[in-house]
Amino acid sequence: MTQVKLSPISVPKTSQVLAAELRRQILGMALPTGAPLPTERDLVTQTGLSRSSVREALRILEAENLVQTRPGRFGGTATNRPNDDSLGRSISLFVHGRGISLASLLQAREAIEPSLAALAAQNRSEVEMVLLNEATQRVEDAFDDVPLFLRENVNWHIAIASASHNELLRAFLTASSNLIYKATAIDNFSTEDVRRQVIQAHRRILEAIAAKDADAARRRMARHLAAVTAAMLAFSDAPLEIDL
Amino acid sequence: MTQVKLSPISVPKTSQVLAAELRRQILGMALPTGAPLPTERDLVTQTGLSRSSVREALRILEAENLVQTRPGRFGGTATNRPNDDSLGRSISLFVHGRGISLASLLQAREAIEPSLAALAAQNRSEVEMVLLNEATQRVEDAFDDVPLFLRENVNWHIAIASASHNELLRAFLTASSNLIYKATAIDNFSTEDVRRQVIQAHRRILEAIAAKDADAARRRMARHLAAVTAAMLAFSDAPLEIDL
DNA sequence: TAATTTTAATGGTCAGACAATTGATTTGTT
DNA sequence: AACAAATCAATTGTCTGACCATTAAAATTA
Repeated sequence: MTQVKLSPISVPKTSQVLAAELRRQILGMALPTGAPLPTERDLVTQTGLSRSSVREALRILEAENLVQTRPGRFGGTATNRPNDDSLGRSISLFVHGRGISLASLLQAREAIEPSLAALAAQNRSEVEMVLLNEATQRVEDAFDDVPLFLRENVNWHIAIASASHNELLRAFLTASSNLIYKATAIDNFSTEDVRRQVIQAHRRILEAIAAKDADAARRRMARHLAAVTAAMLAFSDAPLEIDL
Repeated sequence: MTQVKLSPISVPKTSQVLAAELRRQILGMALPTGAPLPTERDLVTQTGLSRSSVREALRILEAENLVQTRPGRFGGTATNRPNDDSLGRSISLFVHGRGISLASLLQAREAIEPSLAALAAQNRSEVEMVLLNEATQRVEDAFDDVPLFLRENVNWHIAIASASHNELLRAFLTASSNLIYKATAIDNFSTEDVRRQVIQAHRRILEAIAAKDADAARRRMARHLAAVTAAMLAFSDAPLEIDL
């Protein structure tokens, strides 16, 4: 008699099974954004599960930003493409949940953004060049309004990332920048002198991107970030604020 | 009579409100991993909500990897720290949901990992140096077993990332590497010649890290990745496989 | 035609019941 | 006393059915 052998059996919850199946279908057939899913009651009849289980499955998919639900007649659940924000939320949870330091965030930005500047110099389109110039101008216009200056500065970095034509890196950078912004918006480390230097660095980086000089863009971005990082770390050593 | 003015009022769902409150408490007081939450029925009595709402809130937090739930007596819900895997899942959803190309993934890795190698050279401890040597050896030992070689190769990259002492960048790279692995594990682009070059590159990178030569580590990693990336792109141009 | 009311379909919430699971506790057996 | 088996209690998992809230189309009215 041969022995029956079994590996440990995990018993997933019905909500997880249903969520997995719906997730597979949503991602698998790459449904266009907004494509409707069956109504909750239809899912109940189709699957033979209870409405509670169906709803818990939908809450999971909603937390993953794969669907969006609206009440009311002609409401219902529709597919949803993950975007920078949804990934940003997960990154924020990771950062706060693990107590990642501001220093680490700044390090991450220094690792990623020079390459983004180089890619932007390579891949930028003409309209993106216009957008970059506008973003640069908005930062300069906000010189005397420090909070606005800081916000526009974040937008400037995101504009660079967008011009890189790499959605994943852009999402990484957007999340990092937003977290750095939230952590430093309170401390006004941004003196008039720092702001002047920031503006000049932005201009020189944009020149390199305009000239499609990837190496120069990378180099100048790296130097810019090193300077800003040093200024920030000198100023603030507090743990990250929590804000969701 | 002055007019009453109102901005648009959004009516969040009770499950979302409860999830947000619990999330705030979990992250805010930085509860240690495994700290128990009240039982579902306790939450019902404490909040005055129905059990369905409580459970939907818990499913949201579970999807965010902030809690873990176990059935049975002395089971219940306990806090959970997000880890590389939970962030990796979100990144995977983002990549598949947006149809990010293998080329973009490789680009992201090329952007991130040279900096990780440089940081590893700076920050590595002695025990991490041992681990890195072991990881390198395991890759070499798997020379004749291509699937194992590819898996051990991923582990090697993750070991580098771990030695960098930057959890966020490590999570980014781990996710990217795993996705690249899954996308290329099918296509056996890895000829004997490629594998030989990989091993040699690994050795030279490890030398730089051992010598704490950050610049050399960065440079060699960049060249290594450029070579591997070119080999992969020459071979495969298919869209990413879906696998959750 | 325009404003208003009605209506029906849908998600949101609740209450209550029972099943399944799990690990401690108790009981039984040697 | 030691080990095995049965029991128990607390907890999550699932189901059922009801009713509420929301929404936009459809019908009605001015």
